[in-house]
Amino acid sequence: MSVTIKDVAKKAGVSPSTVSRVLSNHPRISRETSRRVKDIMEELGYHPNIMAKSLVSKTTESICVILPKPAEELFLNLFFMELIRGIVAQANRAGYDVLISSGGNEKEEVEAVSRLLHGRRVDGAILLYSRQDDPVVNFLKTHDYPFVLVGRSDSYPDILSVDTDNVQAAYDATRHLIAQGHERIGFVSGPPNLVVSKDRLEGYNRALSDCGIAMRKDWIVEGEFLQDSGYRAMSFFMNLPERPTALVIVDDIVSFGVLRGLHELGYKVPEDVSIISFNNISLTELSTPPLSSVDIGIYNLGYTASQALIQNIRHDGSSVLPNRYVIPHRLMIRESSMYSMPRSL
Amino acid sequence: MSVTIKDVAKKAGVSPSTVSRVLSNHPRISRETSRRVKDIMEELGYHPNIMAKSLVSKTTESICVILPKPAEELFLNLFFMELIRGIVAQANRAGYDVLISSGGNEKEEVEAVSRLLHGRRVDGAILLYSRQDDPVVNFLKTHDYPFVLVGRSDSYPDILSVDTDNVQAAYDATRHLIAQGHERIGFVSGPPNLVVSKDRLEGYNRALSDCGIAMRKDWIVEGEFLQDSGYRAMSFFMNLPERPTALVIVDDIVSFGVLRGLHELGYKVPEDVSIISFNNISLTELSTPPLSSVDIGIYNLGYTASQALIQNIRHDGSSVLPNRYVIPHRLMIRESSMYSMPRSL
DNA sequence: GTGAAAGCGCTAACAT
DNA sequence: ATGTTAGCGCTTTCAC
Repeated sequence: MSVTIKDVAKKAGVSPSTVSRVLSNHPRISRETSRRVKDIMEELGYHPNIMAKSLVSKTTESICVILPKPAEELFLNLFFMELIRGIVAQANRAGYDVLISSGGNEKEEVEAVSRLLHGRRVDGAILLYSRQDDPVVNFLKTHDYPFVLVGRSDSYPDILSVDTDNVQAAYDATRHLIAQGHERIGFVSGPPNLVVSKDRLEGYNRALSDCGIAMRKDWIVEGEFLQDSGYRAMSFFMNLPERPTALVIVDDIVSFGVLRGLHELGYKVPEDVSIISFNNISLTELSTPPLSSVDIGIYNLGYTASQALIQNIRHDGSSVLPNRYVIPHRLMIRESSMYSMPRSL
Repeated sequence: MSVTIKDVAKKAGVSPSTVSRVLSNHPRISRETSRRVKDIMEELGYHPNIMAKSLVSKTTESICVILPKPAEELFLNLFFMELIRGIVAQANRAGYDVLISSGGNEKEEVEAVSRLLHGRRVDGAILLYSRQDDPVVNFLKTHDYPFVLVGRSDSYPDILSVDTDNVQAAYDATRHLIAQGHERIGFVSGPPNLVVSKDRLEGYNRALSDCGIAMRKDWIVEGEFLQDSGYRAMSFFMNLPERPTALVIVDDIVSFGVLRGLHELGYKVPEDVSIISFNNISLTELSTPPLSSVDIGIYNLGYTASQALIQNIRHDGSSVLPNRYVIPHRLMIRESSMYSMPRSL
């Protein structure tokens, strides 16, 4: 079979415990034996059995990330992949492995998480979404397993989470449009039950209010994270007797629909309508015209989530760790909002 | 600590081995004890320790997928996520966990794979790319670990792999354009060192040749998997004294660049130039006009890779398993190629 | 600074 | 049909 700690010990003329100590860089081991043992390891092609180690040490040095059920929405795929990259990069750096799991439905998800955590295959979990009353979260909380939420959930305000300040992000985006001279600004939102839609809408409202611009209900339309939503929103907006001259749009993909709708209706971006949206997926720079977007640092979100989780796993409880991380966002201004409204308005 | 097999055994008044047998549905266990033991498990909240099990059974029921170093190219993110979904879905169905790993460079990649396989943390690996002389492949081959390649590599013809028949796919795409009446068909290729570029170019050539259309070197341009490539290709093509009326494009993202270039130069798609590309990423239907594309079944590619790998891991060697899986592709004809050339040409 | 021994939680002969 | 026993490969007291 494969070479074990005993083989190395025998060949090196030391005891298995010594080899083990060399492995973990135990302080009280002589430079010389350490050197010799390491050479033998190399020579024999020894590799520690991770399972055996983890059986006794009761730690797996792995975390899992739970993918929500099939994300139909395209942007989610880009979003998740970017997130996963960040998670994996940081985890690997910290010596942790990342296990991906997904369930067809909530029940399966809980089963998977339960098997993984209870079965001591992973030390903690990262959740990539926030639902209202999530059985997975409940499970994790009940059993006091370390976990982190990417996103924000009103149901669980005290949970370890990393998130974007969506209120502020929307505020900034709206202020940008106002700074360009716009006063008639509409908002194309996502599903109203999603925290992210709510937050962004709030930021939009605050910006208007701070600038003394009245909010107009008919300039706010709800939809989904699909381009079709944006497309339909345009036939609605552009049929209004009073039309907005600028739009804040909840997501880049929706913007693509908006762009298409506007194009078909014969309006020019940014001259007739300026737009800015969120997430800054790589396609934004490729569209015609390139789309202004709020970069929310997705990779960073994942990286930080992983870091926070691992920190919590390793934490001995002697100090108190933060339980909310806010990843900074940044406006990426491109052509779609680079147009100053004529003063005459 | 947490409840073990012994606790269950004691409470149920049986031996640990009996409990173990219940766990694995051993045939020679009485209906009655099985029932009782299972109840006790439930009652005590018992969960098998996966590490302990895997230490003795010498099987981890996990596989790992190796992400190539940072994929700058956007489409790769979509591609990988879709692939991963397929892999995870099938693996979970088969009772396997999926571990994601990535390395900053080739050396790190080998180290990661080596740690995972030698350390007995996973039973096999999925590689998502094919390089010319890949140290990871060499490692895996040398040590005879089960692994599967998504893609094709000329350097390793005998390796377990799942792939698209890119020659045929390009052949079909080209024939489609020919069927629309085109005879002046150009090809926008990707990096010439990539197998996929080579294969698609070959399919294109074969289709032309089968239809008695002469291949024209100046209508073939190489680039990268970036929209910019497509964009630049257009200024080239459209300055030619004789211009193609249709284009086969190596990837959807490149097509977006082509679309943009054509638009800026004042050409209409599909009337002036018809185009079709590959991969059918979800954005193809959203572009203006919607893009014809060859769907290569990315999810299926992942699903099959996972299936093939697990089959190989479990395989006892008594029969011979296939070592190459070809995932069927399918033309998705949309507006960008829905234009029949006037007879008068 | 190093060794001996016990045991992590489980499975798998070998008994009976 | 079930119990007994012996490890899987490693870490970790406790000695010296």
